[in-house]
Parts: sequence; C-alpha cells; structure tokens
Amino acid sequence: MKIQGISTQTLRRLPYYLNYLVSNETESGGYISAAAVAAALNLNEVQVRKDLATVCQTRGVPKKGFFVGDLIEGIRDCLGQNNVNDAILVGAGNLGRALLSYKGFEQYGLNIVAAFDLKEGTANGKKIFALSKLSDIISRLNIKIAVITVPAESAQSVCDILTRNGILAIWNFAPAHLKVPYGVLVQNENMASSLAVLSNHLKSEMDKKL
Amino acid sequence: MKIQGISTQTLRRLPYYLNYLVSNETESGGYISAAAVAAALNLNEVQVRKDLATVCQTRGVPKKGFFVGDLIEGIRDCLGQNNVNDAILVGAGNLGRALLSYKGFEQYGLNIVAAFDLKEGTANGKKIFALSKLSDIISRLNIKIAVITVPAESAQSVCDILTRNGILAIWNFAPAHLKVPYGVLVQNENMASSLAVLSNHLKSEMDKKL
DNA sequence: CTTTTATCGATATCGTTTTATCAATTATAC
DNA sequence: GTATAATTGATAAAACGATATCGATAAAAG
Repeated sequence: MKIQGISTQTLRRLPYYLNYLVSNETESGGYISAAAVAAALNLNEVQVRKDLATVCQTRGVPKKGFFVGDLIEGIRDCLGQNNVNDAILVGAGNLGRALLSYKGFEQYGLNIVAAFDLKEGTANGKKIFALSKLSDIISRLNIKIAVITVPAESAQSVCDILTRNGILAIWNFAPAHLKVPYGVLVQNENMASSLAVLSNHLKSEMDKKL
Repeated sequence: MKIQGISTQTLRRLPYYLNYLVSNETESGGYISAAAVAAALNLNEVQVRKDLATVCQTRGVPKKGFFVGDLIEGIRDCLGQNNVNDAILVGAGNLGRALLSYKGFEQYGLNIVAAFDLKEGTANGKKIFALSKLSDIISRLNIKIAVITVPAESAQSVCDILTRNGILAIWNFAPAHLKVPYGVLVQNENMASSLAVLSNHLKSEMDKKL
C-alpha cells in the first residue's frame, strides 16, 4: 500500500473517514461513493475522492463507488492502528496528568508506557520516573514516540534529550517551536493556538453585531 | 486595530510570539526585530515580519525593529485575552474530566463555567449538569463558546442544541465533522488526526531503515 | 553632514492544497 | 443489446500560504 507520499492534510482527514465508514459499515451495502462521504462529513466531493483513491488498494467502481471494506483496511494501514505504538510522556504537571489519565489513546494506537518529571513520584496510580532516567529507558525500551507536556522554557532541552536518544516523533503540547534534526517530526498540539482562532472568530462575530 | 482579515495560520502563531515576547520583555530593550523573533522561534523571518506588521498598530522602525509593548498589546487584542471568555463544556467522560481539571485555560482567556453530561453528577469537585438544562443555562448566562467532548455519535446532536441557543464558537474534541450554520466557527482538536500524522511519519521512517 | 548598515515594507515567485471541469467507465434500466 | 445515468479518474484552474528579493528608510557611526 502507498504509505509514504500522503499529504499531511489528507492524513489528518483519514480518522474522520474511518470513523464514519466504520459506524455506517453495515448499512452501506458494501460500496459507498465519494459523494456520499463528502455529503455526510461536509467536505468537498473531489477532495474526498482523491483522498479515498490514495488510500484504497482497489479502484473505485463507476456507478457504485469504493468498496467499504478495502477503504477501512487501507485507512487503518496508513494510520498504523493495527500496531500499537509505545510512547513516553515527559512533564507530569496538570496537562501531563490529564493525558495520562485519559484512556482513549490506545484506541488510536498510542500506548504511554512511562512518564517522567523533574522528580520521581506517582500520578493516577502510575509511577513517574525522574528525568535522569530518560535516556536509559528510551533506549532500553526502544521508544520512538514522545509526548512533551513540560513548560515552554524547558521544552527545547527535553526535546534535545529525546532526539539524541532516537525519538522520531514528538507530540508537543508545550507552547514552543521545537528545533529537531532532519527526520524527526513534531506535531504541535497547542491549546493556545486553537483558542486563538476561536477567540478571534468570536470577537469579530460580536463586532459585526454592534 | 485590524482584528478581522488575519489568516488562520497567522492567528495560530500569535500565541508563540506572545509567549516569547512576554518572557523576554525586560531584556529586549524596548524594541525587537522580526529577525530576532524568527531566530528564537525557528520561523522564517519574512513570515514573522508579516505577522508582526499585521497585529502591530505602529510601524516597525528600520534599524530598531518593532516596539515590544505595542506588539504585546496588539497580539493580546487580536486574541481577546483581555476579556476572559466564558464557556461551557459538554461531555464529562475521560477527556472532558481531564480538560475540566486542567488549570491552564484561564491563562489563555477561557473560563469554563459549567459542564454537562447525560446525567447529573460531580467531577473534580465540580458539578456536572444534566443535558436537559443545557439550553436554559446557555441563554441565561449568555455563553458564546462551547467545548464538545462527547463521543462522535452524539457530537452533531449536541452541536445542534448549542447553535440553536446562540453558541458562536465550538472547540470540538470529538472525531466528527460538525455541520454548523453560517457564522459559527468549529475548531477541531482531534487527537486522532494528530496521532495519524505522527504515526504515519514513524511508519515511513521505520520503513526507510529496513 | 555624509556614509554605512540594519531593518522594514512591498512585490514577486514558488509550492501546496483545494476546487472545478470533463472525458472515460460501467452498472442499471429498458 | 442499447441507452441512460452515476461515478470515477485525470487534468486544469484557483486560492492560499511560505519564501525570496530588493528598494526605501532611518538609526548609528565616522
């Protein structure tokens, strides 16, 4: 299957397709058209067609659409949801603890196996390791994914430790732009950025009404 | 100030600038150049210059840069961080509770004043209201922002209730595309989408090494 | 006062993503 | 078997965002 060469934007839409396809699998009669998916998810039809064609092994059939089973399998393959990825989390503050207690990650293929903070402790019944043990544990467990939930000031230094020890993908919740070596991906999950967009929209909507 | 007509991407970068500018306000000597900010945040210089020029009242001064005070004020204005926005949260499952217990939102101008779920209860010492009271409370408190943390299946129906009652901005954590009336903004914060990007990157990096 | 130089602002170029268009294909109906 | 209609796949156009280039400006230095 074509795993590489999928645009980031397409990749971000795949979970939406998957969710819809799985929850409607039975009633779709085996095939579904790009137009139907687009209408359901409120997306552009051509965009959906291109996305689906990218991930689906089999071609779409005129007058019928794409075979739902192949679509689901193709998307799952691209997302790697069949093999759970082990990850570590650095920063056991408020947000870090909240994420640790969130049970929904495994469903998406992420398994947080260890958490770290400045000093040892426990949170939600899970052991928090001292930062000094970071390098050791990453390399021994051969971890490739890390979640960063430390304050912005320390994000880069934590990031440096991580990449030096072979981390390839970082899910960054700190409000800081991280510099990483080539080949390492940073996915920023900045609550503040999202709130920025929301809040600005709200403000201009309110202004309109004055 | 120019609140409307700011691109979404610029808007998402504003919190980064703000964070950097505030934490370096004293040592910057009053003025800072776009190049300096760009270097610190690992961004393109021209991009930063354009962004800063968009939000700053005063023009940048050759050989000096932008006046930091004006920058901070301009960004805060755009983000509406001076007036905390009251919000409600619907869905007190794992993720919802995690967000409720997260103390960092007010810092960014969001204040969750009430939470709702199918049935009443308490979480983290906060009262959870029954969904039936949603309409009433939204209109009485004149809430304009809502956070959705319900399962994908019920996201659209919750969303409909919200928009019917005057909600203008929705922060959607459910893996579902929401259809909203014109003028309502949905900001998707899909963990699954982010994980999709991370996981796919990891997969293709690992494939390279084989 | 003049020269130098850092910085901005504007314009142009480039690449990516989205959207539009249309011919090719094939199931379905007659 | 032929016509019809839905749907795809491919190509083109448009929109958007990021980056490069360069002249204009004003502070600083001589």
